[in-house]
Amino acid sequence: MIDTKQKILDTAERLFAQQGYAATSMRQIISEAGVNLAAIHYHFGSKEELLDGLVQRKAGPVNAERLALLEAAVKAANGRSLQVEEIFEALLRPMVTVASQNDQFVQFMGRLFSEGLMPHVIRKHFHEVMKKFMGALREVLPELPEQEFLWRVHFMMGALAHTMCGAPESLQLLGVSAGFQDRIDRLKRFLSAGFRAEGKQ
Amino acid sequence: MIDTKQKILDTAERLFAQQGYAATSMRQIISEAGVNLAAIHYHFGSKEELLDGLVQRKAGPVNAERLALLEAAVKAANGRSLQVEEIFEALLRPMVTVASQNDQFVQFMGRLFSEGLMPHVIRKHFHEVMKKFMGALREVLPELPEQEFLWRVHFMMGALAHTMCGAPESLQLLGVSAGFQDRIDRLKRFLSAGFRAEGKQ
DNA sequence: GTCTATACTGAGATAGAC
DNA sequence: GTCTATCTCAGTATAGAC
Repeated sequence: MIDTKQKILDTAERLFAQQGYAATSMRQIISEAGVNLAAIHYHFGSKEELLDGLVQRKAGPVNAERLALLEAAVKAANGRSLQVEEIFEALLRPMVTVASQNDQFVQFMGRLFSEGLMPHVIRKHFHEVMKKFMGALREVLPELPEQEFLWRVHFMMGALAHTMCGAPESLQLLGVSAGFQDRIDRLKRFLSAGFRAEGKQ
Repeated sequence: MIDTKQKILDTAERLFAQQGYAATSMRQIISEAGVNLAAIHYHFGSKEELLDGLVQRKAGPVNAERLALLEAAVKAANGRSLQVEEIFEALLRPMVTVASQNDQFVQFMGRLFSEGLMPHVIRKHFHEVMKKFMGALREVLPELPEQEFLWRVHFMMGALAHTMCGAPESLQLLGVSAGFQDRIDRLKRFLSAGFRAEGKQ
């Protein structure tokens, strides 16, 4: 059945989002999905490749929207140089779009980062879009020394990843309420100021 | 033997730094340390508590130096309000101090974050120092709305955690060479500008 | 091609002898 | 304090039914 594959994907997505990747065993997935253990290996090959399939399914649309927004902004600028805020807007806004459709999505993606699964799985799906946005940022900040620029991209990715992490790990900031839309706006202001700061060397 | 406990700690620290926490099995630790498997459970209770002991041993001195530097800066200011740069200096400089003594330290601490072990183990050892520094920052940025301030602290922690991550995961930024001292300076500039940005609401 | 049953290896944890 | 033996559960691999 093609239904089996779907049931596995849906159940895995829900459990990974709720409990995390490491804490979710394949036996729990197949139990709640009502399929056999070996079915996962037949359809995906391994637990990590199951995650990979999940990321592709969820991150694909987000990244597509990111690139579309960036391109639209470039077109709308009509030759004028973009503002860093406009670039971050294109990068961050799609997360709001998807978050409003699926509450668990943000938590799911955030967990992947916080669980350190970035190198093997995430990098692969975000490398392309990151390259594009780094190029756009670089164009707008030509006076920034190369090393300084690269490190700021690094800082940005850390802040971004940490921000996507859901509520569970953010309890310490007692009052951080507000919706996702709000969160994105605050991050945009923070990052824009950080990138605009004068660089050295 | 009290020697057993030390051998376990030293070996675990080395292996965790080199391979990560999850990828290092207790059997590998006891094998290279030349002790018995049950010895870890006798001395520490569990793998996670072994990590906890390690973090305490390594993070304790760093956090002590952080608080000392902050207090010294306040004293030197002599009633004058601190600059955000001075606060970040006190927060970040101790990492350089320790990194110059032990190359593996930074990688070790960074890995803990990137492996998602922050919530249960790290939080406990850094909560105190974070509270102090948040208070100092808040005093210097009184005009910032509370929610905006809290979120910026959140962003900062993400950037900080990601920055401490060693080279292995940072390959993508091909050229990010430079020493740890340099890295800290760049982060200081980035964060200071981010916190100084005008807040909304 | 799809799926089930079952076995294999290695992980962390624990009880009890010495 | 230390060690042996054992337990449970994880991810993985394979043989074979339909």
